[in-house]
Amino acid sequence: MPYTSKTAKTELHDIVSAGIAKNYPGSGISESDIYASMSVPKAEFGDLSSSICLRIAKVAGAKPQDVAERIIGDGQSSLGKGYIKELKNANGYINAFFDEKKYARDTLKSVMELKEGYGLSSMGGGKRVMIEFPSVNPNKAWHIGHLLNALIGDSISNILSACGYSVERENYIDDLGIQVAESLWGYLNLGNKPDKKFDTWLGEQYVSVNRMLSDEKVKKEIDALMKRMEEGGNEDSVKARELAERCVKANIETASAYRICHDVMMWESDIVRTGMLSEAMDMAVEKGAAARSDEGKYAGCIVVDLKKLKGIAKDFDNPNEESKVLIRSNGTATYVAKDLAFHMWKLGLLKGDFRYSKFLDSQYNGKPLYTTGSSGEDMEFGGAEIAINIIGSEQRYPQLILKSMFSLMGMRDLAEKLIHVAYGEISLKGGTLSGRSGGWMGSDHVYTADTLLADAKEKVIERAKESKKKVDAAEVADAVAVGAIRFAFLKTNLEKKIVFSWDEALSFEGNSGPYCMYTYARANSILERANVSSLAINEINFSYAERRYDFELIKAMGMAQEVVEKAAAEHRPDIIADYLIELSSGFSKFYESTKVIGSGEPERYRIAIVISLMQVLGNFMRLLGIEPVAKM
RNA sequence: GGGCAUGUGGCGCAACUUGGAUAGCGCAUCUGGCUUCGGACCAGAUGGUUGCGGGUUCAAAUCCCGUCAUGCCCGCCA
Repeated sequence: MPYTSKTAKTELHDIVSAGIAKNYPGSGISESDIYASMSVPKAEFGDLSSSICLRIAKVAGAKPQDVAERIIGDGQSSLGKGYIKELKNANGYINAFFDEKKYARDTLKSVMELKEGYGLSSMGGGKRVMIEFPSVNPNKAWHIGHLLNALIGDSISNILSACGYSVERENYIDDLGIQVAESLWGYLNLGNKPDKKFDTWLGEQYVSVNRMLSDEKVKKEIDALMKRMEEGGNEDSVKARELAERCVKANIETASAYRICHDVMMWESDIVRTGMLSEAMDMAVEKGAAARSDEGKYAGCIVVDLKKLKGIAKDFDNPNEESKVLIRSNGTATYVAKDLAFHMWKLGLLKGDFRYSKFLDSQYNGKPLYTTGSSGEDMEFGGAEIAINIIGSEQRYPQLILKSMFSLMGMRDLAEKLIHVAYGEISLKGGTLSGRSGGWMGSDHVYTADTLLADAKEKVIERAKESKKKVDAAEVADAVAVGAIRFAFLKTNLEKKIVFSWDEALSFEGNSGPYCMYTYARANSILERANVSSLAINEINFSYAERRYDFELIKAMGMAQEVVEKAAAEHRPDIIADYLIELSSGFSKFYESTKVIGSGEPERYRIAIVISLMQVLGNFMRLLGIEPVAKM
């Protein structure tokens, strides 16, 4: 991993920079060039390295070795003040070696003092971020694709919070969609009674109805239902909302089981009621981003002229269509229009007269969950500086249009603040997860988030029987199962499409959640045996720091802030997952090679490492929603 | 037709944004390690023309051009 402590980087930068200024003025090397040249090499090469001399050699017409020699020579006087105690020239690379005792002391001190705050960053500066996920149609149980979305959103929320952003987690509930209309029709006409978890049952009704859509009469009835739902204020619209709310309640049970939290749910039916849509359309027309079409194919519609988007993205260079419809000729709004209005509200352009009330008093994170509704109080949601949407990459084009609309309205700055975090959709081996076909209900297995968790728990309990320590399997099954699944879903780059494998998601070995949790539990055992839970810094003799596994582990702990900042900047939970493995495997090596209890004089120093490791590992596990347990 | 993404040992992935030392990790396979802080572990071995072809560079998995394969998107659906 190319991370290390920031102060050490600054230190090396200053030395190198001074050396260049003195010996190679005019070489055109900038500050960022120097930082970019740094990397963390293999341990044998040192703790931090710069390849900048290879570049300077070129412009200066000198040998890299000679360049490095001069810079290192001049740098000697700066050594010993900070972390860097020695510089070595290796074929033109400048390799810095830290004073391991000083570095160990500062890092462990920092961890033990800051505790839960260790690794946090203030880069967000309190900026308000509204992040939307998973926005599942409220008529079915979450399948593993929805779960993936929600886990990404929840984890990115945690990461952004850890970086000083003020995060608002929002779930959009499309209770006016065709899917709810179909489920409602089934509920009213099929005569089945709920006999299982409500969302699961409702999803089954939906699939049944879908198979009946070839019947024109059914289709007509559903269309009529949908229209009444949108109009509101009638028996069907009330029924639809009731149904959707029951489903959402069941969905939230799933979310809670996975420790996924939200701050607020925005219902489409409430959005429609606020009159935001017409306000948004008026603004779009006024700002010249959309216009009423009087003739031709789109007569009577409000459309966006796609030609105007030329240059904003390659997608628009040769568009298939000339226009994108916002308002249909019959006066109804398309998805893009609704989305535009909603995002204008998110970014503070529209007033949006929402009423909020509590849906849940307390979630896993201790905070309440609010919902919009016809009654309730005024609250300060929305008006965010940054709006992030967790949406599958198949929706890239509509998301791009949405973003581009802000540019068209002359608000390029807002366009920049609308971020689509795209992820590759998950698929099953030889199968689809398509909602319409009910693909999540495979013939041999039901691929819902609920069944996955149930299977995982079973496996954990089975595995816990073999555990060397006596553990109450039922007690930890929950945490370990969630940890296994969350890690498996979050460990890879979002862009990669995942072909879901049950076995892999439930993997307990190697690069897995349980491996991290196991590491934590082992560390905890040492403290229990030593009967220590905290140490005062002045009780620790850091002269026992060695250049071995102890120092490698301490260096890993020192990376924390850089890691979380990168994960936040790039919206990538997988960076945290990688880091957890780095910490865990670092500790395992230390653990196998180094005796802690009964090691005599170094014991307290080593215990300090164990305490710190647990702290850092725990802090970062929680970013991914993995709860460390003392025993497993 | 156009756009976007992906392609790295048998399998799953990392490193690519910011070019830099021997391409890193896990699974699988083979060898070794529990009377000693938890074997959900550790140590070691086998396995790679980084899809292919050009180019730029002292240096390319990384940048540029071309090409192939796979997936997704391009509606008065949501």
